[in-house]
Amino acid sequence: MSRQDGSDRQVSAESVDSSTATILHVDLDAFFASVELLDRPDLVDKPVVVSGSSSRSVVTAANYPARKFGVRSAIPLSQALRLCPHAIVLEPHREKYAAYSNQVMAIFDDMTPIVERLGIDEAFLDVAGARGLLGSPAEIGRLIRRRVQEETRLTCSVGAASTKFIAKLASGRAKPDGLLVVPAEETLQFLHPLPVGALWGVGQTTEETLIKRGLRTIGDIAATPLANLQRAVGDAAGHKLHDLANGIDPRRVTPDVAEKSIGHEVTFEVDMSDAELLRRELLRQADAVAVRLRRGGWVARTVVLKLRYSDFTTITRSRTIAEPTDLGRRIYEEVRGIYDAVGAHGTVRLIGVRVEQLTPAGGQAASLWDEDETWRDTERAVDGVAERFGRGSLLPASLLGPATHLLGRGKLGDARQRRRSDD
DNA sequence: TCTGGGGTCCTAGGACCC
DNA sequence: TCTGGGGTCCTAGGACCC
Repeated sequence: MSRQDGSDRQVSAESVDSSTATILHVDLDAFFASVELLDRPDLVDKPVVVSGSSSRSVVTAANYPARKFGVRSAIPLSQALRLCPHAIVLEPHREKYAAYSNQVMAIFDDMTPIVERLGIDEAFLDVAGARGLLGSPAEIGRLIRRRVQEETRLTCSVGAASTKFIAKLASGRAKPDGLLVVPAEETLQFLHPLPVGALWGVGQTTEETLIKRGLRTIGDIAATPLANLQRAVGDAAGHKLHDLANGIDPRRVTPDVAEKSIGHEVTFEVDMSDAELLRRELLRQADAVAVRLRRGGWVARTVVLKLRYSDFTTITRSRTIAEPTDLGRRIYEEVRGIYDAVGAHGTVRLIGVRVEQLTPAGGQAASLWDEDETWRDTERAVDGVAERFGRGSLLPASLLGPATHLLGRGKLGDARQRRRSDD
């Protein structure tokens, strides 16, 4: 295996045969922080943290100078500032990240049609079929790194291997701003010395369970009989860990994986006990969820309420409804019913709404004059106008077609107000 | 230390059906 | 009367990932 980084001071990957390493994992370096620093070049050598400003915020991203102080993603901002008191805290700008993300993903799409996005700043690419046109996986990796740098001024790291898991480990090893190729025949010697925590699916809890049994390295896991592993961590997890530790990872790179659930949640700066305000928040979230359902062309059958109390105990309560919906008022009606049934005990730290069991909308063509369907048409029309003319724009009645009749009944006004509150 | 917000997958028990 | 087995759906919680 061979590593190459931005300054080319490491061994060149030139000599390594990467022909078997046809899966690439590409990961943008300290993505949110790097995007913010494009506008603040004066701060590049200073420790910078991207985070909300609430006392309960956690670190969303930290640049490398900040990481030297032990600052990591997901630690509380208060802790980060204790570790690194002179860190500079910047507010996140998610629309900007989405735009850069799209730009980078478009570069990936130029390499191969088989691109699987993983969140906003990572992707797997299957480049087996691109070798004829673009060269070896290592060459494609270098091409990607060059184009990302030239077109966005961001740096990324690339891992190339014969499976997803090894490719992902390799990009992590290459960071920041590097490329690492792990040929198929070197997989096990790369893998086995690593700690068990490096396995995909092993977090803090599982790591402790494994270490308690004397399993410290991935090599130890590979040498443990499957049945023992399954007794320790469960059937599915045991099987997966055993395979991964032996270099077996049959998952293909799959573009366009359909979403399975959509949700919103919020943690209050100060715990909340006012039931009326909590219901209002549920209404806001139900509407936001419904807008995303309609945009995606989905209807949902299961509605989930999530509550986290002051002592951090968290409960979820769900209901499955007979008629799938994409309407905010229907989702709210259900989640409010659940909330009222739970009986608000104690003060609430977090509240959230999620919908599951998504199916494509539009299967059932109900009568236009059916009350619910009319609502749906109205909301669709409002969404459509908002899409074309921007949020909060006035709605020309002529654009609404069959829904216009509602004007006289005041419903359109309601819908428009609800749209505004979405933002 | 005092814990975000977006998700996925797995487990386990009970209901229900054949 | 003391007791099957499998499949599927629903619900709740938890681990994990980015």
